[in-house]
Amino acid sequence: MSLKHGLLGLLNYGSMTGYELNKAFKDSLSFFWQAQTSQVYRELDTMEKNGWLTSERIIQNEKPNKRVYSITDDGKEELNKWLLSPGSDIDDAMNERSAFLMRVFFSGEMDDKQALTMLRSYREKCLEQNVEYSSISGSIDQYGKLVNSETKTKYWKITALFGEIACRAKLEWAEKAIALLEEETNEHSGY
Amino acid sequence: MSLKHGLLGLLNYGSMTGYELNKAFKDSLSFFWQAQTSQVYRELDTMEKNGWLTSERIIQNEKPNKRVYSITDDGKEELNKWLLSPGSDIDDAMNERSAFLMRVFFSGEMDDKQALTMLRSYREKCLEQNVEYSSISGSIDQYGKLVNSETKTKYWKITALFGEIACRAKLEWAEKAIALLEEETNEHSGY
DNA sequence: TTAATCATGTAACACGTTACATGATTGC
DNA sequence: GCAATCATGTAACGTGTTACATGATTAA
Repeated sequence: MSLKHGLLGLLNYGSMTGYELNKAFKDSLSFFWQAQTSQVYRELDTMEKNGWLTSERIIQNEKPNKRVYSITDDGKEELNKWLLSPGSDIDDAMNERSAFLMRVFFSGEMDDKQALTMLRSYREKCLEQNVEYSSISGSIDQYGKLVNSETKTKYWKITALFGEIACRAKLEWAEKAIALLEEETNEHSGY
Repeated sequence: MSLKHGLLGLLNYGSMTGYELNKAFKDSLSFFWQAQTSQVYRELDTMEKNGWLTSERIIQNEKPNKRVYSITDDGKEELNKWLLSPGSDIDDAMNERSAFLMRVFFSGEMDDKQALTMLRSYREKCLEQNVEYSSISGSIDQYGKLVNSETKTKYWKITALFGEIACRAKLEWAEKAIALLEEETNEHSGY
């Protein structure tokens, strides 16, 4: 249940509204964990019931009301407990879960052209994402100034590095897969 | 909903019992999609209700009864429809979801030694998995003889190649991350 | 005789997704 | 005046996980 711990981790940097939390999540953790807004609010609810955080409703005239969430001591304890028990999700980290690869696996049922088209648009996506990653290191430094901690940015950059390397690997695979299929289709169509 | 389509894809190779399907799934698709046995049976149930497959109960004296599942024409149609609409999960393929990276992200809250230990055991897992991948190509050929189709094995090998490349990338990242942390801890402890 | 493999599931719960609902403020 | 952003959620459904239950056969 890492969404809860991600939210705890962010609230540990400072109190926020659900809306701000959701934004912070998208700006930082969404590179390796995606969550719907509605899910964030629901999780906050159950976390409050667990006593991991408290919320204070702030009535605003002329503006929509908001609810500011703060981590409690119990929440901090839970966060630490989680951080100190890494065993379980190292195995987890070895598991892929990809509907896309499932498709590739069964692509022998359709013709190679179709598969090639699919792999080419996959490659395009990889290229786009590669570009995005090139600007991340800078924006981490910016965020780091706010939090004022090099220890934190160090780890943030390590996670970003993962994204970068994984992205390059995907691209490499796409190129090779496309090459393999092009080779065959050329032979068979007599180019 | 790719589990359903994965099961359809396997049943399209031939009729099987739930037990055999579950095994086939583990032997082939589990490299990029994991499913619990209980979930497989549940999905088979709803798929039968959808009319994508039929099942025949085979009463056996002296052995537990079994239930053989066969894909229907509606099921084949559904499988094709799915194969021909790749758009949706190319985006999906760009998304990681990793509790492990979430941990790394927040590792600035604990000390570097702890994080190093975690990354080192991650590296070990990568090395182990790397070894596994080296034997896959051979076992795909074996399976391929049963299905008697080079077109199929071609795509199976392409998915296996993904696993291999992704695994190497993970290893590369682990090495770099460890190097980054070792560098710092050495400086600070005065080696 | 004990563990592994064959063979099937149910129930409860946790987590994720989609669709929908409401209404104010700010910038173009 | 219209789109974007602020700000909060509910309801229904779909998918994934965990724990449990049952009982036979085969190989060490």
